Order: sequence, then structure tokens, then C-alpha cells
Amino acid sequence: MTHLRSEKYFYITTPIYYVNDVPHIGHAYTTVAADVLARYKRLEGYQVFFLTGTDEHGQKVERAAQERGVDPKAHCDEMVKRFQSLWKKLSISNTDFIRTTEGRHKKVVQMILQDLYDRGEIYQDNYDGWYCVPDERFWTEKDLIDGKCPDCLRPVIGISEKNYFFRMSKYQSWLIEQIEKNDRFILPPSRRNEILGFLRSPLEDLCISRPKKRLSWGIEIPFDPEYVTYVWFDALINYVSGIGYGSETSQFSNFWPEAIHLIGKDILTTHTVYWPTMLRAIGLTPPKTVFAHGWWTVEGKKMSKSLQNVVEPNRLVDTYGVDAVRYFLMREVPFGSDGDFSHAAMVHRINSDLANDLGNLFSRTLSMVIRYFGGSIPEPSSSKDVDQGLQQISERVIHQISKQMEDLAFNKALSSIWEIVSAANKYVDETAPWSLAKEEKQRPRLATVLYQALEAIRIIALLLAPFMPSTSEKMWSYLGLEENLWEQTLEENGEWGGLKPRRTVIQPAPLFPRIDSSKISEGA
RNA sequence: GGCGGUGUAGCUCAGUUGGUCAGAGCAUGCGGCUCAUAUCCGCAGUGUCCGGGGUUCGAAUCCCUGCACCGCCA
Repeated sequence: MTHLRSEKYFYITTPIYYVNDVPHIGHAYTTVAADVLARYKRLEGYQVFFLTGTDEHGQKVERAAQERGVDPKAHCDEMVKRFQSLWKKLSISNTDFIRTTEGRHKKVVQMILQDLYDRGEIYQDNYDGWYCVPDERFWTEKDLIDGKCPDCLRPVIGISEKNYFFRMSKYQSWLIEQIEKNDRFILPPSRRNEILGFLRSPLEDLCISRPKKRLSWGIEIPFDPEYVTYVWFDALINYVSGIGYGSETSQFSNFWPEAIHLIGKDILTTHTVYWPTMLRAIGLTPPKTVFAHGWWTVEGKKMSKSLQNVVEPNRLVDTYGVDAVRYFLMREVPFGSDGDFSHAAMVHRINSDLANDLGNLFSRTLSMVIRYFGGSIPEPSSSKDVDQGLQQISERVIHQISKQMEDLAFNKALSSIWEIVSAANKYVDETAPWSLAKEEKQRPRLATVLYQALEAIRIIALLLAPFMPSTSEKMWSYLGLEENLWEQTLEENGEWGGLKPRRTVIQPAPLFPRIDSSKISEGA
């Protein structure tokens, strides 16, 4: 049985965000990165499943709801909108949005728990320890600092109770082997080393239940109604429940082997130790890659609620525009390193990269097409070395980007695209169409030159689409292209010479107006 | 305390296995163009490649040591 075309699958996830959190630049960062990757893979012709969502159980939600005097679910229904509306505002193209309070998720969690229990992967035992209520974390006696939570230094309460445990410890050597034999399982490599270091000490079993008398807002343990599921055990399962584990069998089996989880470095252990061992026990393969990206500081300082410097993504978008924000996040720092957000850096990126380099290339080229050819895309004739040079750079960049995106090197990919932008600006300078326009006999040459410049812009628009979707759409339509940008593939449309002559370009408004930095308030 | 990482132009950083590797971008200075969002193009720098010692014909690149900063664990 042969297929007409082999289907390529790509599955990308963000963490499910804690519904009680106020969305900040960190949430936006992970989600934008996932979106860029999803859009890029679609451009490469992949079937893409892009999942994000919210984690809605646990003590903080329960308490917040109580304080407001509403039902926890009703509380979540309200809070979840903050994420959903932000993703809409940030042009996020997720395939689905999963909430851990949904029936489809609970069903899968309970099915997995029952199965693990039946097969002896989960057992009951006594738990003695110290519990930090605000952090929802258990600590052992030796963890404590002066009898207080080592994480937040707040008081802890002593707890001794029966709980259920997952036999995580027995998978330790298997896990080490997985990590060692696959150098792309945990990225970047420094994080991989950290986990390998962590795994040199004995791994313990994982407590996966909470007694209802202490916490009722969670998924009930199917074999013991006195307990609910520990939030992490519940939350991690979203990655399989969200693509139909146990129900949509073919969809699940197509996408799961391709899973890439993007996470912040703070949740590395849950994703590279808890989760793979859970999957192993369930009988599923580990994700292909877990990539831990860095954190953003703001104006050189760590983000914190007390400093009141948490960057509110909605305001950022209102101030600078979606695409500029997406561009900055992807361009400023290598994915995986920490970065600093500052308004000065943001404005600098916009003015220099977006307005001067890209925006000006676009407007100078289109203006000349309008001025010299009445807006009709001219027909190119024989090409010269300069022309071919521009084409070669574009072809080289398309080739490079494929590898850079594979490595999640978003900043490098963008810098590669800017090689075309620079080359095109230089090309326009060297060929000087305004001089050619002065002599009638240079008409064919002028036509060729402007066609080449437009073609560079078309390729730039295509490559930029994953990063700056609305800008690319604008460029695309100003170029007079009627085809749907989101149905294009690099294979079919990345070839030089795809632009059709005689279509009409439109006089563009500046893609990115320059920003007078003195008019941007620091408090945005 | 243990393990790991980093330290290269004013700033942010590239520099595969040691031999045009002393670089890029930004910022700065000078020159050019005028199609364009006062945008674009060209040229020019400056560097004890953290300090010290060693291996080698030759080290930013390997080894030892000191200092500084960072990450994970404790």
C-alpha cells in the first residue's frame, strides 16, 4: 500500500499555565516560541498539532475561589479568559486549548491512574513530612532552613498521612540511559547535564495523591474517593489527553512520537524526570525533546510582584504592536539563555531592524515600482552577476533556516533572514534604479532590477510569516499576491522567481513607523 | 560543600578537531547616494582573547593554577 504523499507530523506544546497566575512576559515567550515553530513547520508542509492550555486544580485555585465566594470551576472559567484572550492578541495559532477541568482530561487521568494501580505501579504508604501551604510543596526534615520552607522561608506544617506513591525510583537507570543515548531529549545541553547530575543520586518514589480533607479541588483518585490527584501528575497528562490518548487513536499515534515540549527552566525536573518515567510506566515513549528556555529580567532586574515590574504582555502589545513584540522576544536572545527586556532595547530593535532595514526596503522598492511602472510588477529579462548574487543569498538562507529552526535557534534564523534584507538594500543601492529610470534604453534593466528586489521581498515575507504573521500578510497583499499566505509551502513557493509579473502592487503605509523613544513611558 | 559552565573590541556575543581566528552586530567617526519611514550604501578603528605558569615549531583554542561571575544539587 503506497501513499500519494508521505504525511509528516509535528507536535508542539507549551506548559499548561496555572490558571490563577497573571499572564506575564514569560508565558508569552513560551507560547510565541511554540507558535513560531508551529507556523514554520506548517510552512514546511507538516501536519501540525500545537497544544496549549491551563492547569486548573490545586490549593491556590481552591482558596482564591473561596475568598471570592465562588465555585472553583466558575473561578477558573473566568480566569482562563485572560490567557485565551492574550493568545488571540498575540496571534497564537494553537490547534487546541486544554483545561485540566475538562471531562476529556479527567477521564484520561483516571484511566491512567487505575491502570497503574492495577499493575502495581502505584501503592499506598505513609507519608511523613513538612508541607508549605503557599508553595504547595512537601519537604523533608533535612530540607528545612531554620524549620521553615527552604524555598520561600515561610512556616511549614508537619504532616503525617497515608498517601499513594508512584514507583518512579525503579525507572532511574532506564531514564539515565534514555538521556544518555539521545542528546536531543533534553535541550539545551547544559540542562541535560544538570538532570544527569541530579540522577546520580537515588531517585525516590513520587507521591501522587492528596487527601481530600486537605484539598478537594482536584481529580479524584479512581480507586480511593478519599483522595485527589497531585497537581503535577494531573497536569503533565495534558500532553497526551490533549491529543486524544485513549480516544482519538490514530491522531494520537501520529502525533505523540513527534512531541516537543517547550518549558521554562523552572519546571525542568517535572518534565524530564517525572514525566518520562510516568510515560514509561503507562507504556508510552518519552517525548522527542524537552526544551527549557531561559527567563526574562526586566530593565536588568528579576521580575517580581513586589517590585511591580512584571511586564504585562497586553500593554506591551498595545504599545508596540504584536509583531514587534514577537520579533523582539525571538530576536533579542538565544532560546535557552536568559534575556533582559527593556524599553530602550525594544525601541532600538523596532527602529533599526524593523523600520529602517525591513520597512524601508519595502517602501523604497514598492514606491519605485509605482513611480516607474505604475505599480505593475515588471517583467525581468536577462540577469547579471549582482542579480544572481542576491538570489544566491536568498537560497542559502532558506537552506540555513531549516537547520536553525530544527535547533530552535530563533534568533539565528531571524538574523539569517536579515541577511536577505541587508543584501536587498545593498542590491538596490548598487543597481541604483533611480538612475536607470532616467534613460529610456535602460527600461529592460530597470524592470529586471525592480523585479529582483520585489522577489527578495516576497521570499522575506514568506520566511518571516512564522515570526510576524500580520506583517507578512501585509507584505504579501501589498505585493499583489492573491494566494493565501498560510497555504504556501517553502518547497513550492520558496523558489526564486515565483513572483508573477503584471500583477499590481499597492502603495504601502510604513510597515513599522519609527518610534520616538522619548515618547515611550517607562511604565509600559 | 559537591558537580557543571562562563570570562574575547564601549555594549551583546561568534570563534568546529591548536596553524590568515583576532571576528560579527550594535554604538562611535568619516565619506557617498537620494528611490525610501532623516531611511540606505561604503570606509575606519580601538582589543595584554580574565591573571599567572606549562605543553608545542605554533594556543583565544590543550594542561595546571589563581581570581571573578553564573547554573544545578546539597
